[in-house]
Amino acid sequence: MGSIKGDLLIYNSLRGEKLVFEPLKEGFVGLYVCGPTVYSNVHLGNCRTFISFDLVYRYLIHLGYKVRYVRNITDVGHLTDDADEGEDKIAKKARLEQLEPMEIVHQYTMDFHKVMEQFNAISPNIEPTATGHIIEQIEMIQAILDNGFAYESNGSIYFDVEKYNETHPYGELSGRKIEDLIANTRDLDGQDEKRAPLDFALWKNAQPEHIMKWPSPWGIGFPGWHLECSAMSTKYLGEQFDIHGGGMDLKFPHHECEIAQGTASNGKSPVRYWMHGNMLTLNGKKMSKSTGNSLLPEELFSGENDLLDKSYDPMVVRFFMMQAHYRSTLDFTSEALGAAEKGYNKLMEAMKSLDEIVGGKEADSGQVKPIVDSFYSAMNDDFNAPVLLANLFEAVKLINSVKDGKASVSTEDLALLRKEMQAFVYDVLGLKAPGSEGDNRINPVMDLVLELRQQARTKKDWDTSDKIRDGLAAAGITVKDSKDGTSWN
RNA sequence: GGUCUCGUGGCCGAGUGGCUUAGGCAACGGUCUGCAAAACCGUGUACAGCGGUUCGAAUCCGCUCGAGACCUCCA
Repeated sequence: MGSIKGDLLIYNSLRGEKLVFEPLKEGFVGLYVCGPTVYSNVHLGNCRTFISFDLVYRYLIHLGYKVRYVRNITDVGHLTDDADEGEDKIAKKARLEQLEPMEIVHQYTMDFHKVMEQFNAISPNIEPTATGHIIEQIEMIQAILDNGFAYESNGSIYFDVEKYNETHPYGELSGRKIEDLIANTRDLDGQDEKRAPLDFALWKNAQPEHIMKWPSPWGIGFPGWHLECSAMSTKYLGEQFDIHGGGMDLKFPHHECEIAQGTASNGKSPVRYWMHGNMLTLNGKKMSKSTGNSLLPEELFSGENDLLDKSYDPMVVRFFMMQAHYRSTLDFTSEALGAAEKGYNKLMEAMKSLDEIVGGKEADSGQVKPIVDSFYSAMNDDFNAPVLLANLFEAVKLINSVKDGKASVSTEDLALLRKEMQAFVYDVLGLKAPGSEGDNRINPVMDLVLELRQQARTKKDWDTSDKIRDGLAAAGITVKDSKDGTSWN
């Protein structure tokens, strides 16, 4: 893109280093992110990854790229565990609740969309489902079979990892050696169909009682765990595309298998830049549905969880996440979230002030340009949102000084600052003012209340004015007096 | 057990060879205010431990301790 803003560096997990981002096609980016398995409500840890890649998506757009962002919905597959060989999470859940599998899928997909909207995450351009792409998956399996990298066994198809490894390095993404993998593979039940323990299923033969199943050249069955992402990314982004994102925990085996499947089916390594978001931890451990160590977004927004002392706006949670780099683990505590809330409020107050302050007539003082440049250098360094925020707070300091009449900026500088700050705070970080809806009726009421308080203050009737202030504070409304009048939020 | 990552001041969290004492929150002093709040100015506290490389290391190497991730569904 030859950007005047400098090169964008992306940490490529495949290479283990930051590299200058060069898209396959000038000006265009293909972005694929592994989406959720919709068998339960997404928890906050899931959300972090999607919010991280929402940031990536937003910044690429800001740089002027035309991005096709694909994020799948996994609505079939993913065996629960080895004891339940042959049963997938969605089918199991359906049986438990006496629901149709698609009913489960729909319910939790709706929940996922709602949560993403609350977090102000932009919807992907395409959100394909695994069940909607059975044909593509069957075609891909056939191609892998034709190329000799898979074999049939009892109506199931397995990927032949050792055969693949003869010509391509299996384990290059996760930094594993196949000998180590073989040495460390556990003895699991129901492995007799496989030639080798490392082999993974591309297609599984379905037992009669299995709920979700489809016809295939190899009999009735269902697609394997890792295949859907390969089939859908290939369909919508091509055999090779720019960026593939996902959580760190998917690196092995899921993404390793994707590389193998893509390469085995069409001879090309499917992804140019692999990006992995790190985990959100709770009590120092990875948030996880299965261990119960997780928080639901809804619990945060309502405050209904023993770990929380109050409720938090989704934007505060988003800000909290933006304060950490996407490749670092982030530990969730109520205390840290409370601190984030204050920082977020400070930033949003400054954004309001930015609209109100006026520039002076003096010449360009040169103080704004370096700040704006620092926004770009932060984000160009592998989407370093925490540094961006630090730089934004430099701008906040300047804005507040101007507001207090202790500094001044030229009209031109102010216009530049407005444009770039709004772009980075709203468009790139995806933040917005909290609770901006539903104020239509309270505004006139507040105007009246504050007018009465002002009258009391004029008469030096502090008892009355403080009673109003304390009463409003109890209702969660903070009153702020300044030379220009009284404001509230 | 194997592979890998991390350990930064009261808290969260950037930085990766020599002034960034990043930033946010909290704390302290001051300005402003009827008093607050907000804002502004100023201040302090740090790189797990030990050893090594180097003119110089939080940053590189080794060891110790601690935490975590993956190896099995997972964002």
